[in-house]
Amino acid sequence: MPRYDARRIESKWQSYWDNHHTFVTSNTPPEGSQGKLYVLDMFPYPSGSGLHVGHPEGYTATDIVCRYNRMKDKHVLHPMGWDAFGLPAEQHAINTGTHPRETTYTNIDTFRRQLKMLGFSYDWSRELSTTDEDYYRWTQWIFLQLYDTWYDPDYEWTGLDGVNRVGRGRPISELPIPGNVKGDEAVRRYQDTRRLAYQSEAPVNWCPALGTVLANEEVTADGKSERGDHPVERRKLRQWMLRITAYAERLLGELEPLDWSESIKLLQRNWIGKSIGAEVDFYVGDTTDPETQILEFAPWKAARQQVGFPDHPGDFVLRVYTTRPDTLFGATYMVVAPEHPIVDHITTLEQRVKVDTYRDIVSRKSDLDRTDLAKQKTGVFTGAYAVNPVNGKQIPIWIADYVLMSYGTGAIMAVPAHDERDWEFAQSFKLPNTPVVEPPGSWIAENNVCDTQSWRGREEDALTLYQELLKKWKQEGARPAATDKLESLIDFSQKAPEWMDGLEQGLARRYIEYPQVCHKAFTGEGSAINSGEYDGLSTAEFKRKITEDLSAGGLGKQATNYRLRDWLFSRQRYWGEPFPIWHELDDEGKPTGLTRPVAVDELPVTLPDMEDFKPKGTPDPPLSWAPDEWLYATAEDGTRLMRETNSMPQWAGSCWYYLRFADNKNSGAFIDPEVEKYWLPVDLYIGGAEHAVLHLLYSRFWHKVLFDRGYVSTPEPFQKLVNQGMILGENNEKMSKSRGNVINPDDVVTQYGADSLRLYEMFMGPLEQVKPWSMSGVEGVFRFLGRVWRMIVDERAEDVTLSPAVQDVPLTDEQQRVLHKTIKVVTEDIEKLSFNTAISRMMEFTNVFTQADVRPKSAMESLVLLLSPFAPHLAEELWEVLGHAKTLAYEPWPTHDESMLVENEVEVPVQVNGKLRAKIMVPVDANPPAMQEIAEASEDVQKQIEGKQVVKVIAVPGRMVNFVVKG
RNA sequence: GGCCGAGUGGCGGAAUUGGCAGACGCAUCGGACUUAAAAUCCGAAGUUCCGAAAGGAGCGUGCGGGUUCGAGUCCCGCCUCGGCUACCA
Repeated sequence: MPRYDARRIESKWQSYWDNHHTFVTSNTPPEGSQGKLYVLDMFPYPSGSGLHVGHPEGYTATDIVCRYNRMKDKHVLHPMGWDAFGLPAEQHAINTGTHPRETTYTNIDTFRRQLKMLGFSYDWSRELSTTDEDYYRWTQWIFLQLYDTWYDPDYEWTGLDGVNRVGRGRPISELPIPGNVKGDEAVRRYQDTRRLAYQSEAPVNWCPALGTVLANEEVTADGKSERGDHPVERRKLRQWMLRITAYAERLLGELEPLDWSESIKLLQRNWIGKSIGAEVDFYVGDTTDPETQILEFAPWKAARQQVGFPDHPGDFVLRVYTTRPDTLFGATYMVVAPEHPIVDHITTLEQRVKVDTYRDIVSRKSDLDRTDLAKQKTGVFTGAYAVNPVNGKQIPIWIADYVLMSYGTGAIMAVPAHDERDWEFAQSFKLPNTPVVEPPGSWIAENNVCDTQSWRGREEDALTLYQELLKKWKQEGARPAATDKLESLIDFSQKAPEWMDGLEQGLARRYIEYPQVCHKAFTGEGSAINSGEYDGLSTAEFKRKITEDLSAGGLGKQATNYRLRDWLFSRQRYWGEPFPIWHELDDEGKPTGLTRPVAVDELPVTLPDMEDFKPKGTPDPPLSWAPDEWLYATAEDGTRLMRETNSMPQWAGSCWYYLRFADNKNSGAFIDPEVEKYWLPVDLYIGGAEHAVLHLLYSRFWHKVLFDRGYVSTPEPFQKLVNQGMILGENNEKMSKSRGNVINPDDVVTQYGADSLRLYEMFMGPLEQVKPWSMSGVEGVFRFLGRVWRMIVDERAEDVTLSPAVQDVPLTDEQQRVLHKTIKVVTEDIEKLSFNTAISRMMEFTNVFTQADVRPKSAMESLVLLLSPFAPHLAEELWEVLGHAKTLAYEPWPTHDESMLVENEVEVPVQVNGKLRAKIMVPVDANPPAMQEIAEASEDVQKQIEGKQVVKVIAVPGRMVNFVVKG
């Protein structure tokens, strides 16, 4: 009585694949290869809780693609490894004293066992862990490349991909040294300011509970640590940074041609956040006397005309960045970030205390407090004024923490009439408001700028005018809030037509004259008002013109900014890659600020053995209490050296693992150039959307640096990217221990087998969609697999043998059609990653063939092959039952014959006035008149059109017929 | 607040891209097999109304409009849910 016994079958074939090295892939293409295919999963962090049902979703999808393509003679690279550095293992060490290495390797064993249990066709000989010394040796090596590189934005060159580019990462030795930089040490310090890996004293997120600083992305929106939910505050610390901003333009532009979903590309674009605007200089001067200042302004402006726009504005000029230079005439005050250095120079005596107090409060605020939108905007007047370069008006300078030092120039001109934040601030502090862009009348109406009372006494035919306006606004797609208002005005003016004016013009005039009646800022585009000679220009024209004019006067220039910030690359942790960097010490043992790289042949810098990982409550990293023999050395030139004691963040290892998989045993290079050229780029990369921004951006950045330095041949690492959707619990909520809705893959496999788990995860719905788990759904696919089993295997026999119903007979026409349709659709669906519909198709096939008393063996073989990427264990077993001696992993994929699909007649619907009234059989190739004739001959149709006038007949061959009738 | 995605039976979902809405599966109900159950197999079913029945009529893809011979699919406006994001000038 051999029933479908998943457990027996699955362990049998898993050992078969292992023993026969079925999926071990060589770096040279096999004979008859149809080309390479690199299919990659986002490798997991091996957590202590083991595999989650979310993992096998993407992993099954890629496995199907791989198994399918092997059968199509593709040379497939499909590796797996571990992103194994990271906080949890270290936290565990702190709590239990178990070394992170031990925890990590135990967890990896669990993950490997679980993945093998699911029958994924990885080439396990390529397995790697980011924590392997042999791996992080090369992570350190790549870091040294970053350290050794500066970005030259003007360099024209041709990459290994044959494309011409402007801008390249070049060796630091090629950095031009300005003439005023003299002496060896000065040169080194100058170089240090240009490296892609550099040190900086930066305010960082210090988390006292974790005893570490965190990257912005590790802090939640409400200012808590992502791990552990502890409070986070700001502190200034020496940090390693990576100059990813140098690559912003490349990261943006080279995203375009990639085969990624538009929404992920958009996410990356928004993250990079490019904006084009202008930098403008406002004269401040060295005086607190407004009259003196205004006297100085004219000569300053004249001088600027001569010398042009300088690189640095100097201490007494305030440089702002704006994307709306067209609103320059509407600037009614200035705001600088509290940390802005100019504050020290300009603050007046009277304001000094207030300013200092404010700066002090702000400096202790966490990012949370600073960005809390619920709160009112805060700020303090500095007592100083700046002179608007376009009209010589003196406007007050404030400091406020809604302006960030880290973006643009750290200073803005505030235009409350046309910027929401400035509007709010101006409201709070009763600052003036000058509109300089005329909004459409409908916008003004919608925002309650006018009250009807004010139009009393103006005579005109308001009714007609309003009706015309209403029509116009509706055509323009004005919001109901505006049109409704107008409608009520029409209603009103019908009763009292005499006091209405031309509303649209009136509204605008009203807006110009009394901006304060408006209840919000107009941030759209329009035409210029209150802007002197520029009045009447459209926003776009104005921007162009004034940028030109400012530029000509040496008062401003076009500027581009990115939201993207440099990447904070150091952590105060033990369980991460050590930096391959020495700090030079002076005679007193203090760091001189000069660094030198660890020699490449001395890599890796391994982690010292340590027992004590507990943070000491200071920002000192655990490595700072490593043994002296690790920590210190003396260079050949006699200089005392101390190691960098920060470690790299978890992102480091995952930035380049896809490269190492191609050549994981190479001890002479991180990857062999020939191997790189063969396998890269990754053809399909599947993983969760949570990595849509950071991991992918960081990886792309490293890849581009390696590309610029000539180590890789493609500018992008991942050609096609797909994000699988999250799997929710049965209650439609996110799976979590606290909700008690976590599904453990081990349990599912024990009960139903790996094939059922795989099949179910693919059957649930579209790969990219969020979808809830359902245990009875698993039951359903399990039953399907049982049906397939019984379709082929004789259940009543003692041993596993072929069912007597399966015979070497030809297929009936109907069976041919079903078979070939199934082959066609399953093949297409796999190509589209539409696995749920592929499975439905195979179910339909099975429903048809199980009903046949005699089942053609050839059809059974085809189905087994089609099913094999989805349920490989069962398929292998059935393949054996069907009389084959070796694995089906490399059997040719079935092909369909289009001629087998054609039917002579098809049923098409007949509609009357678009409503389904009858169905008729027509020859497939019937033309419209023929179809109409057949339709008209049908009794049902005649009943419907009897006594009515047929106005028109639409017939779509093979599709439908529609009679349009009257009467 | 901004951006992205999604709303189709009791449930997960399908629908050749404008042409028979609800494939396939789950749950449900009925039947067969069985002493009985499990397993398995066969069958029914969007919904309302009319009819004893066969059958028929209407309504149906979040809501309201529009385009079209024809709309789940296209256009306009709105609502709800989910994800990401957070003052970027």
